[in-house]
Amino acid sequence: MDALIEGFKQFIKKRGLKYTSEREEILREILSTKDHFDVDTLYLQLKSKNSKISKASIYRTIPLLIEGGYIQEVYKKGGQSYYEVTLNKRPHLHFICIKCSEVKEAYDPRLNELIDDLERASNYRFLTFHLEIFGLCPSCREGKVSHETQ
Amino acid sequence: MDALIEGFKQFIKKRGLKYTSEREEILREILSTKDHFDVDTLYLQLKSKNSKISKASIYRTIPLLIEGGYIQEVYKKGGQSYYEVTLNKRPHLHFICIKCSEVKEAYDPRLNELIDDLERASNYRFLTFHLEIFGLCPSCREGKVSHETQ
DNA sequence: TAGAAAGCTGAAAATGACTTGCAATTGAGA
DNA sequence: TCTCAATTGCAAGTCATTTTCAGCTTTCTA
Repeated sequence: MDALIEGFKQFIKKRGLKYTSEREEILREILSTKDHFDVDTLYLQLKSKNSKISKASIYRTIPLLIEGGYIQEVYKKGGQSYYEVTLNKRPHLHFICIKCSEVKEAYDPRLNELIDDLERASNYRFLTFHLEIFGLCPSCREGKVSHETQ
Repeated sequence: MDALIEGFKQFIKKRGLKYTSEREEILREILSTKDHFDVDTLYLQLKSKNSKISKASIYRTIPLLIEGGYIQEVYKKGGQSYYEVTLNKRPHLHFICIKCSEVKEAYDPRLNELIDDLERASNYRFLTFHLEIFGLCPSCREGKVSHETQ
């Protein structure tokens, strides 16, 4: 993990930015988080460790971490963004129930292949992606009608 | 298109809701829109046609149109949702440049196959999905470094 | 290694998309 | 036509995120 932190330091410096304790602290906290996180949760986590870091700083650091490839936004729920650490794995897809808001993750290797192919075939640099599927979960799906005409 | 409107009317009635001129007007305006749209644009479009429809009504109608399968949210940019008409085609993917905010569409049949497979293999009812890829477009990609350690 | 310039930070105010409360209006069944 | 619940527009409210700003670090230079 320290190599990662060191890499982040280099990344920050290369961009002509200052390497501050806040930025490092935020990254460390994120790296210690196993699951998805949102800004609020991260803020409270830091606060509970007596950190004085403000939400503003978290909001300001997140784009850097994304551009550096350390984290990715994985989905949005209720107008709020959720992130996770980018490890070796490519991110997965998220199913979100529009009724009960349940979020369920899934992996499918074909998605990763597809994304990789698309990147290779393009002149773009892919940093992160999300596949969000909205619909009704098994327990919410009854009583639904669609608009099949005729 | 009238069959669609008629279908929408049935859809609304089946749900015990009232079929109002506002709801129809909103759907008609959306159907006449070729491209992606957001609430603000739609509102201004309606306004320019001397419609008195408020933004609140648009915001209240959109979830209905989504549940009915008439439109889908296709991506978010700058905290704003963008929608488009659901025709026969399954939606495509969107590439969004994190620097210049350019949005580019792409189609890949493999994505549709994948989504269809996932739906068949699950107990979920898929209503809409988005695949958003964030990164750097060709003209913005220079000067970038990643954090490959060693 | 002091001093300064440029970046950062926290706190608070601002923003902006979206939602909600409310009084007036309208659709739809009786 | 009557009646009542659903709907509408407007204005006020929410809430995540962004910005402002004054004070504080980091880093560069002499």
